[in-house]
Amino acid sequence: MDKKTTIRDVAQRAGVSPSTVSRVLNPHAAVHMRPATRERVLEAIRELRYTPTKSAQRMRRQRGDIIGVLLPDISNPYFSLLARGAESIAFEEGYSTLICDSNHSVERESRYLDLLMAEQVDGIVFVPVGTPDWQRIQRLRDQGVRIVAADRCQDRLLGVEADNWHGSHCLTQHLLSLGYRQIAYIAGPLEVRTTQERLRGFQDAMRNAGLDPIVIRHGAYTFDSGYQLASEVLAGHSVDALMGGDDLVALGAMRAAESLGIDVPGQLGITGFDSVPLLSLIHPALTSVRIPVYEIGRESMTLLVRHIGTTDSPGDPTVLPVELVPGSSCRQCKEPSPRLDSSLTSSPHDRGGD
Amino acid sequence: MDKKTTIRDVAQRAGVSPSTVSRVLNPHAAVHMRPATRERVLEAIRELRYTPTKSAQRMRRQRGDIIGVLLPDISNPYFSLLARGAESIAFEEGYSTLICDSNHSVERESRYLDLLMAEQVDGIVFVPVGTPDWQRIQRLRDQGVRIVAADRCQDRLLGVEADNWHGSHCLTQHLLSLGYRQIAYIAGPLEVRTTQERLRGFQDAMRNAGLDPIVIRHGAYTFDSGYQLASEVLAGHSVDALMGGDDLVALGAMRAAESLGIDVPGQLGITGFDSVPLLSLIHPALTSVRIPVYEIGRESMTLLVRHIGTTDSPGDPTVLPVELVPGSSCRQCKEPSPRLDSSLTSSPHDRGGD
DNA sequence: ATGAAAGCGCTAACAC
DNA sequence: GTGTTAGCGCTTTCAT
Repeated sequence: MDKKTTIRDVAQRAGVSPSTVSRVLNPHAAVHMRPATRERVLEAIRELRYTPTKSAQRMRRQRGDIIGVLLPDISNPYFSLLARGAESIAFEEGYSTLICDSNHSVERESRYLDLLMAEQVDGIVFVPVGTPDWQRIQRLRDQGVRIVAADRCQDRLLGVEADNWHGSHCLTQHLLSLGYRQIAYIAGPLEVRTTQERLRGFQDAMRNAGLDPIVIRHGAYTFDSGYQLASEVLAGHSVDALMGGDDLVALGAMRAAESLGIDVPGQLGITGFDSVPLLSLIHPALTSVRIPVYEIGRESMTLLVRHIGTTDSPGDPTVLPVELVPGSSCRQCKEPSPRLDSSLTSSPHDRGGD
Repeated sequence: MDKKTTIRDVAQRAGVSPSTVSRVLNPHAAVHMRPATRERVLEAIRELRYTPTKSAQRMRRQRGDIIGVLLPDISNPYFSLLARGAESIAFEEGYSTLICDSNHSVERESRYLDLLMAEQVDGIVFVPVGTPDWQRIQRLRDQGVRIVAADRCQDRLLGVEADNWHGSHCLTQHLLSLGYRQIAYIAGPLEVRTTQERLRGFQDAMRNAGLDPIVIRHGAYTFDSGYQLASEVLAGHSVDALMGGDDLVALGAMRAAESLGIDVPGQLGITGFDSVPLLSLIHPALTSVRIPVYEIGRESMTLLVRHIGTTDSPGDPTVLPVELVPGSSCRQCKEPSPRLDSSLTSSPHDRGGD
């Protein structure tokens, strides 16, 4: 097992001092040096295949070149797309990313915040599970760690999110314009910010139309939860449309309707939320709201990187536009309502993924 | 911005020397100490909320507590499940994971190998894109970095993979037992090991049955590629079954058949491979082979952790069993063939996810 | 324009 | 049992 090549090896080989090598590596130190010297050093570096050791740099500089990405579940395509967006920017900017999976657990989330602290990250792109541990957040900040909330903004944090309220509002109006009236809503966990916003958008649109929801239920953002709750709702209430808190829930609802022999969209309209790429392959195509989640990742990281080394500030959330995606899980047009708001933002911040 | 709390602060507060604090933190150093002292130190740590700085430890110990996970695309649910499996073990074992996304690019992969080297990782769970950069791999090994190939084994590396050959063989036999005879295969990239294995399984089964494939085509593991190639194949050949290299490709094929007005499974049987959770929601349900990918992640990491600090050895790949998942994308039973191999392994290593 | 020297926070000999 | 000491590999004054 070889000995690690150090800056001294390079120095020796180039016939200079370690500090000179360091200066070649960190041009920001802006001193002028004889081109011949620099050249000799560069050559030695190449010959020895020298790579500076991150932990030593970090130790000396007190933090450097690493950013944490903390999210609830990397195996969820929604979050992994977000992570990928964030990572792409970080990589461009020369940062390493430490992706951490809190597994929807606030406790694990806190453990990871500690870990990120110990790793001396420069900043964190943070998708919180419910209400985060503010004490830890504060401690991180005191250490100068910048934090940007992604997808689920928090009052005291810089953040980037989608316009969930607007998306949900439009979606509801869309349903109404199609003639649906007896609408039930199967929401996600109440403590999650996006759940709240979507619910508000729905309720506001209903109120505007002078209607009341048939019923609102809460569950997890999973297929099973959607299936379960939809079955109950369909058994106990007379509804003509079911709105899911996200696409998975809506899909669960779709299968529930199917197994009850209810025709979609004939007897029942169904809507989702998120419009994750894979799900667009489902049949019948889900009426949903596309969230530019890859872009949320990129934008959060961009904001974070710009923010690092700058004075800390709370700042307003950046809100990214969403897009209504009509599908065949609702009837196509019927009984158009007079008060349709068609000011749907057609996002310039689109996908961008590859 | 607060000053970092160091081991000396703790020492001072507890009225002991830094080394004593260090000994409390690293019990493996196994010296006995007066319980009272240990208690005072622990209390000081608690009061000061002290966390040892990773980079300092790493520097001193020459590497520690960090493992890289390098894969082709974190936004692909297949790989993100693998990552999650790997991470879950690492977390249990007290390692941080550095998840890196090579974006299907060998060049980016090499860059990340360098980065992982600079980060002084203890080991790497590695899902290679095609043929890896052996020179870099060798350099990493020379530094004592252990590497385990996951999902796509490599000759000179320890590895964990699924029994792709067997899965593909069974799948083909399944098709044959259903009476399908004119079978075309739409494979993934030839340089990927799993592609090769699946192809071999298919070809061997066909040969055994005394049949020739109608045609074999290669493309990417994407929906679009599947759609494109399936359209071409269906236009130019008379086939009664289409096998996709993975589920996404099969899905593309399904949509291609649909848009050509071909009935599935009436006129055409379709099969996939992987059986990623989300896709099971598709309709008609894809006949596929379930790969325990979460388990591949866990197993690779387990192997890696056990391997760290041990002498390096090549070793045979660990092969995990797969499971045939019959679906409605093929006709149900017909013209049963006499030579069906029904020795399908029903995996004890199942999902395990939450 | 370059070198010498002093640590960053921690651990591991080696003393006592 | 516990303290003292000497660095790990790097950056950064401060000299020259």
